[in-house]
Amino acid sequence: MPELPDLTVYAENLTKILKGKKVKSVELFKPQNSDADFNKLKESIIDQTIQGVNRVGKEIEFVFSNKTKLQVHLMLTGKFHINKNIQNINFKILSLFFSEGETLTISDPKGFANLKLNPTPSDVPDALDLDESYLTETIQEKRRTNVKSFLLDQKIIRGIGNAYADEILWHAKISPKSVLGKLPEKVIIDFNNSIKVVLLDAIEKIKHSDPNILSGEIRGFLAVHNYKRNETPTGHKIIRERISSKDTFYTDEQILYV
Amino acid sequence: MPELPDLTVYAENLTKILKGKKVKSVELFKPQNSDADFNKLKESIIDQTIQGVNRVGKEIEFVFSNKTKLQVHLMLTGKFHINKNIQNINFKILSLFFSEGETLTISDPKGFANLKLNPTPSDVPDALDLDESYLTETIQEKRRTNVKSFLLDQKIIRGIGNAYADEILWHAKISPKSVLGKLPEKVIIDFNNSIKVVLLDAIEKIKHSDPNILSGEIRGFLAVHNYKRNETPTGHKIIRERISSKDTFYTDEQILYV
DNA sequence: GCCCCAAACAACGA
DNA sequence: CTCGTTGTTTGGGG
Repeated sequence: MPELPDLTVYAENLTKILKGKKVKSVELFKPQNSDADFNKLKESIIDQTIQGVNRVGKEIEFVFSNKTKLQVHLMLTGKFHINKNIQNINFKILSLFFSEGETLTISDPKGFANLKLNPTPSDVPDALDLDESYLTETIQEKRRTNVKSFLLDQKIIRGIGNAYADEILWHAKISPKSVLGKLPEKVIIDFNNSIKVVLLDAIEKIKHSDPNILSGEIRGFLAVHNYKRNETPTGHKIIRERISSKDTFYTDEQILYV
Repeated sequence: MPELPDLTVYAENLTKILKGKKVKSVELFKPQNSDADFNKLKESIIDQTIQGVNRVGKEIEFVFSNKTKLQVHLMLTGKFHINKNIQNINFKILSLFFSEGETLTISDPKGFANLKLNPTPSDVPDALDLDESYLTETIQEKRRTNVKSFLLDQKIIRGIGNAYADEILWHAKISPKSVLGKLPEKVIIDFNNSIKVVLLDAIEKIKHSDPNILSGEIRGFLAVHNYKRNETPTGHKIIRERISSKDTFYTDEQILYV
């Protein structure tokens, strides 16, 4: 499933396509997957124009001219479709039809993708807005936690999923089996840095590789969480193992702090 | 440590010794282990006579003529002493001195045994008062829970500890690794029956083996949770394993429902 | 592979 | 091997 870098590019591309477009009508195919009922949803967005589309954590947020926000979480298998005949889309969740002719549809074969209307803003920082003091503090609080679980915990940092957790840990040269409390201070500095470098770099690579991407993931460039590779770019054999209940890729370049 | 059957016999024996005796004075050696302070305690029981001594769950309850109830939980290593010179008792928690000459002392080398004065009555049924509908309902609610954890959960059933949990499961021919939700209805009937049969039978055996017991446990007759045995009375090899974080004894006679 | 929740598990103190 | 609390991990279900 898409993670933060893919989602960031989706949001930019959705903005390009939909900004300024006015919602003419709405179809909600799976009301159970929306926290607001159909009437409330229509009332909030019909005749409103899209001001922009953002990524927040792992969700895509549509902002309307009346400040309504609609957040979409694609979960494992959700997808956006633009200007596709909805007859040809299976497992539809929601469609928005715009006055200018565009159609946006969200679908999910597993049926878990969901919608939130005007959710209360989270106070958990996004992975791209972390500052080192927050990182140092929460590492101190969670000192007994496994470093990979920490990266994946959306209540601590929003946006990182399984693949990029591995990429970040590889970049920071920290073993995914490490325990937070044992990370030396200077390693935390690298760690903080790696989070940003890995994610921002991935965003650029995805844009370069597929400038108009709206669904699916680009993963070929990943250094370690990559089913196509046997070794990292630095020539170390990739080890694949279940760690913290997640399929994890790492190498012996990564130092184990326990 | 003593479990329900031992404690039941202790209570009977304490009743025999102390019923009708009047509290002349009190010494509270470890006030931290009492939820009521010394003055409150004295005020409640001095000059009162003991009406009876009961077992409730894993606690021994002294009932006084003014309806005051004093509950004692022996925890792992607590003990009752009757008419022993308190000079010779280490790790004392509480002593009651009776006008008729008797002395009751509670001690605990680990220091965890504790006293509750007039506790609010629990609405969790005692293991000896279970009815099948309660059992069926809670099994339904907890259908994903391990059967041994269930028996040991004092918030569900009061009084069963590690040893008798094994005995009950062996008697009911249920593997301790079973999951509640998978027990067939007729097995639940046996299960309910085994709880009573095993506990009541143990009470009789303990009385027979040591009619005046006031501390320590009689365990030699246990069929499966028994360090002295290699096989059960039915000739099946006893398997010893840690299950649900507890040292567990069972055999292949016991059916695994998962 | 997502998130949520319940249950299990570990560590600590009393 | 007691109980309670807290924090973390695991497994199932949506």
